[in-house]
Order: sequence, then structure tokens, then C-alpha cells
Amino acid sequence: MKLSKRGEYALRALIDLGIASELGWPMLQASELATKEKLPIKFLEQIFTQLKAAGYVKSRRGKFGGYSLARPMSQIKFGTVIRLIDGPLAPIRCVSQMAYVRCSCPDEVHCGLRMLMLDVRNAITKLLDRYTLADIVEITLRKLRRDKVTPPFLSRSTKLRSVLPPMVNRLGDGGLKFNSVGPTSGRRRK
Amino acid sequence: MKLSKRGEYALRALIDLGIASELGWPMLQASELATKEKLPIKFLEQIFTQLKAAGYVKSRRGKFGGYSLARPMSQIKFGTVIRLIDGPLAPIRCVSQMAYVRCSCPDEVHCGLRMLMLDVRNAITKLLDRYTLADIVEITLRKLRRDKVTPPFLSRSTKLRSVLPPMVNRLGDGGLKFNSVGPTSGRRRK
DNA sequence: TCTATTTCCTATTGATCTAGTAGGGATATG
DNA sequence: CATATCCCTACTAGATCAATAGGAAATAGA
Ligand code: FES
Ligand code: FES
Repeated sequence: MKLSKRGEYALRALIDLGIASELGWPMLQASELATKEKLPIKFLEQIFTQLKAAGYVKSRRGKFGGYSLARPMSQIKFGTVIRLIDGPLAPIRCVSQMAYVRCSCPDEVHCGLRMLMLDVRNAITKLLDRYTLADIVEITLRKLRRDKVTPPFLSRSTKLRSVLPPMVNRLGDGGLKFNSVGPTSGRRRK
Repeated sequence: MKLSKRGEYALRALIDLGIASELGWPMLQASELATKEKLPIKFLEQIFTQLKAAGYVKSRRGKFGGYSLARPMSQIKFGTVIRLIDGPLAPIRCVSQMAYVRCSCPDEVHCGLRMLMLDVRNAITKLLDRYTLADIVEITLRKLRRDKVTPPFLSRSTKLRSVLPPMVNRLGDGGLKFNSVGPTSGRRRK
């Protein structure tokens, strides 16, 4: 499951759309998003076309047009979007549920590689098929507020420019570990 | 993390080499493996060259030559092999530890997509960086014995042909769930 | 109506990757 | 010596990726 640029931009766009809408800006323009998030405009347009065809966003054109989410954020799962844009989530087709293809192994049942990859697939889908746009937007907003940062694509009329702290590659941080914001029922006690 | 054919064949070859060696056949020929496992011979040769260069297998040529594992199976981690052949495990480079590359996001720290993908990356590496060839070979052998099946590439002198049950796509089964064969210390009680 | 702004649509491109194929050279066995 | 095996380099057809290009259609305000 390698996320292509196309997929990355699509998800970033959706998340931004979600954040903006949550903050009272239900509609964003492609050019706006492209400049603030530093994506190639024309490419982004193509992606929006695809997202629209799949029913994730709707659009209005002409002056003051733009794109907005076409359905509730809690109904947009990441797994589904990624499958649409980048294809199956499974690392190998013989363990894909949505797009199974037999591989050349003479005996699938006793294939060690398949057992391992099945676990990998399950680990991936467990995350991507459970998290929705609503979850991610909520978590992101919380982080933004905690650090008192405004998202860059919301500086339209306001001159308040958000200072972006330089990124250091410390991977220990990050992740979704907010006191069990997880979408499932599993609510662990502190 | 999409496993290419090249990667698939490499891992299958290593697993087969492991199984064979565990059963007393320390050396397999490329042609042998190719026909029994239905892989293109010349392609497999290339892959073996790569595996040899990286120190996973050693070879002997001439008549009765072949390939064998170059080091203990417990020291061959799947993650490392896959990284060698297919590149980084992370779905997106900004969450890769081994091959970090900044992405165009204006603010990595508050990027919702990055948080999600970091979790995906961790889920993947948790499996692939912990399981070794020894683990998979052990599990596979156990399954083979349980079902009284001989691996197809071990029918050299013996005329005993292994009957291969046809595969039905039932993904509920499979996986590595043997009574906690896991490589980590976590040994859960039944 | 005219103009500016926006989305929408189709085509094209250069670069890279994939999954091999082809042909022969080096080396070991008997 | 013949034969079997690994080793090495080159090549390719096709797909995919990440855009870029150019303009048509719709919308809003003057
Ligand atoms: S069954 Fe798909 S890799 Fe073996
Ligand atoms: S930081 Fe890499 S996707 Fe946002």
C-alpha cells in the first residue's frame, strides 16, 4: 500500500475541506488550496474531478465557486478513498478481500508468505477502514488549537499569518495517540 | 507498501530455501525452484543475484550447484529484505524512518494525514521488522505437517506427489495465529 | 451584455518502474 | 571433454506517475 502523490493530495484536500467546513468555511477554491498547500493546481483539479465523480465532494463554478464536501465527514472512510485512487490496500493480491487475484503459488493454504501478508493487510485495513474524515479532522483541530496555530488556507481576509514551526524528523511524536480518540468502542482508561 | 512480483518471488524463494534446509536439503537449484513454484527462471536468477549480493544466500555453481541460505534464519527479517527489494515500507515518505523525505505539506506537525499514516507505518513495521524467516518457516512446517502435505519442491527423488487442495477464497482463515508463535516476548496464555 | 472568475474536459508528455526476455560467459562435475 | 549450473549485461514492451497545456462551459457582478 504505497500512497501515490495523487492519493496524498486527494486526502489532504479532503482533510482541509473538512477542517475548513468545521470552522465555518464550507467551500474552498482549488486555486486557493493549491497555493496554500503547495500543490500543482491543474493536477489538483483532476483529482477533484475524480473525487466528485465518486461522490465525496460537490462543486459550484463561476465566481465564488469552489468545492465542498458532499456528505457527512463521519461517512468518509480513508480506506475507501485510497482504494478508489490507489487501488487495493493489500500488499499482495492473494490476500486482498476487495480485489482478490490468485498468485502463482502452488499451494495458497500453506504459503508462509501469504500468512504473513494477510496479517499485514489486516493491520492496514484495521486502521484505514475504521478511521473516518471526522476522526482525523477532530484530532487535527484539537492539535491546532492546543498549539494556537491557524491552518494556512484560512488566511483569506485575515492578515493574521500563521507561523509554521520548522519540522525536525522526530518520528517518536505524531501518530493518533490522543486519549483514545479512536473510532472504535475500545476506550482504554488512562 | 506494495509488494512487487520481484519481492514476492524473493521472499518465496527464501522461505522455500528455509523449509528445504530445515528438512535436510540445504541447497536448491534455481531451475528446480522455478518449475515447482512456477516462476520465470531467468527472472528468478536475477533476484538470486540480488539476494546474494546482500548476503542472504550463497551459491555454488557447476553440476549439483544451487543456492542456500547464507546465514541463520533467525537473523533474516522480512522488513529488511523487502526494503532491499521494494524500497521503504512506509506508505508515504514523510513517515519513513529509514528513508525520510519531506513532503510539500506546509506544516508537518499538524498534518492529519501524516498522523494517520504514521500509525499505518508502525502497524506494518511492527509485523515485518519483528518476524524472521525462522518464524515463518516454523509456522509453515507445522501447518504442512498438520495437513500431511509435502512441499512441492521436495519431490526430487521421491515419487510421492503431493496433492494440492484447490484454493477457495476464504480470507477468514490463514494468518499467523498459531498459539502465540510470535517472535516477541509477549506470550499470551491460552 | 460584458468581463472576470471559476470549474470542467481532453489530450499530451517525459520520466520512471515493472516484469520480464535474450544471449552468452564462467565454473564445476564426472 | 560434455554437461549442468550459476553469473553477467543488455534490451524491451508496456504500464504508471506526476504533471502540463489549452481551452470550453458556467456563474456572478458591473
Ligand atoms: S499464496 Fe500468494 S504468495 Fe503464496
Ligand atoms: S506532512 Fe506528509 S502528508 Fe502532510
